[in-house]
Amino acid sequence: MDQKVMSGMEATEAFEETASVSTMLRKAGLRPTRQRIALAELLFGSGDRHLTAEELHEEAMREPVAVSLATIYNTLHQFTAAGFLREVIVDGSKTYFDTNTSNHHHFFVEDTGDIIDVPGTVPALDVLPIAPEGMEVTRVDVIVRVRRASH
Amino acid sequence: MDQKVMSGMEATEAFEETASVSTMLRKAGLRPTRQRIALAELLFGSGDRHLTAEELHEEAMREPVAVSLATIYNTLHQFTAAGFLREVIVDGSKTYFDTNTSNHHHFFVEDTGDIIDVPGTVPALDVLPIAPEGMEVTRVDVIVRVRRASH
DNA sequence: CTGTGTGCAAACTCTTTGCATAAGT
DNA sequence: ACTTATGCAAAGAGTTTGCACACAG
Repeated sequence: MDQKVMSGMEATEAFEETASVSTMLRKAGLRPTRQRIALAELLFGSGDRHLTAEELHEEAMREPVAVSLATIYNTLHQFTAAGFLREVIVDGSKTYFDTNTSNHHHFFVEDTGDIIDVPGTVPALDVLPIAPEGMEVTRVDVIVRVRRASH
Repeated sequence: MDQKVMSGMEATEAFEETASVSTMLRKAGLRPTRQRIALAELLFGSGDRHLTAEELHEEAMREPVAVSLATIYNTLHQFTAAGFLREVIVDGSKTYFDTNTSNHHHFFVEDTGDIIDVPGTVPALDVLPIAPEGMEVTRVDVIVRVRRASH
């Protein structure tokens, strides 16, 4: 986005996008600060995304409104608590955040570290065994690890 | 296990256990060192286990043959490469190793960090979608996150 | 103004690595 | 002897934290 004042249609669109993001943040009890608005636009501005904190940080640094890594982490966790994001654990080292919070599962490409949504709803959930006595299921994560076919 | 010399039946059992562990290690191309034998006995001496490096290290420190943390990590990875262990990723921070390498899935108790095997073979695998073009599935991990029932 | 949010740097956890010493065959 | 394994301490990656300053309402 341009740092200069925009005119006409563009300005209106940008205003409306920012306005809706602000509303979303307020509903979650989060002050719509410059940083949070910028991050929300990066995260939710285009389709489903799977990002690490570092990746989001790199994107944010290219924006007019720079955001520190500490704020990236704060924001990712606040957005997760607010239900805007879902944490995906596929790799022992880094944590991925998924902008698609609906019930779905993941391909994890081992060579590249990419995460891809498994399309459609997986019926596996219904088939799974009941939790141990006195326990309730909070979530089921299915990770399909894939690699480039060898032949 | 006692540090003193054992007699009769016990000594024979211990010898045989060590002997079979040594054989197992040799077959995997690993020299049966004191440390690897001690760790193998801790890991495989009693039923299915789910351990982190730290947990195994604590157990190993109580043994007559102490093992450094670096060796714990080396050994866990070598055992995994040899097919004696399977890595389980349920938590972003630490890595668990499972002595049950057969095709099964896991409950993860969020409150305590415990891992429990899901009994039986889960049919979810057959239902899962095909990998993206040019990709082949290496493994499917299913983690059923549970917590103490709230009511 | 008042309280929440942000940024920096330091701290922390888990894991890996380099290299000298020890142990297995 | 010859080679591989071990242990230590240092380094590394990712993430969290404490506190002064900045900003939103």
